[in-house]
Amino acid sequence: MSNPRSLLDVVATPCCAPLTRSPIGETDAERVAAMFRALGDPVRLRLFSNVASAEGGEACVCDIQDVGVSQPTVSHHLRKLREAGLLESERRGSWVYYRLAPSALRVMSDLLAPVDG
Amino acid sequence: MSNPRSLLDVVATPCCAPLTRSPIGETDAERVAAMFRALGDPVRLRLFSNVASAEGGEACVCDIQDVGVSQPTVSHHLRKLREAGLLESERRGSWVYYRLAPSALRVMSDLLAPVDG
DNA sequence: ACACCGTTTCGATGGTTGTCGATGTCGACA
DNA sequence: TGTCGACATCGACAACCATCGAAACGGTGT
Repeated sequence: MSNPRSLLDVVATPCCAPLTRSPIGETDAERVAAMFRALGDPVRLRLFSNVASAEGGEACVCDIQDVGVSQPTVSHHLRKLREAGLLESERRGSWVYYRLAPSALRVMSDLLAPVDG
Repeated sequence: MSNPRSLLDVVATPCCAPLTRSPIGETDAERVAAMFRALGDPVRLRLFSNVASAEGGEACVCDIQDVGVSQPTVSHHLRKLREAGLLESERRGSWVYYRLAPSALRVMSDLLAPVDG
């Protein structure tokens, strides 16, 4: 625990009260929308879920790229997920491993928290 | 009140295990991605938040349409949010009132539930 | 019936995005 | 050093989408 606050964390933690609490501001909306938009494509959603459900919390591209599109397209989508702050990647040897950005899930889940709790 | 399980509810409730649990299937991914995509536009996100945070759980279009785009565009985005199963609308007198679809928030929040709980 | 107010639909347009094949980069291994 | 395999980037194309103005629609009140 307590990695000293990575860049990805900063990117993924921008926000704000739950959407149900108070109207989201114009600038926050831009940033949060980008995160949701990243999950708004079926291929990206499957890639994200493949990584999120992988044993050990990470997977190399070769293990998750079987989603019905070409290899460059997979790479393109993984980049989008990285840029949205949802995934991190690291090269080890010949392979590139992807894992969830630490706070990504919590941030989005909190934004969508139902009204009462 | 208490509409007896609307079509919107059916659309919004289908799914599936958290994304972190097991890889989401191809058809589920299509449907879930559509929900996230609906929130993936800044204007829509603000409209959604405006409705979600409104007192009494609902608001008429005239109360939430101040998001910097023309009125037909507002209507266009509200339709997208309706079609995604996130909002419901009802006409009363001259005005149309929007409110959250009952299970929309819980469904999405559950999908994004962090790994341990 | 009529005029008014607010919502929805329509058609056009410019920008964004998903997809691919070809090519480039980086590490491993011989 | 040269080759191979794993990913990333590039350039191009087609499909999609947000946006607008204009026009049609649907209730309300006079």
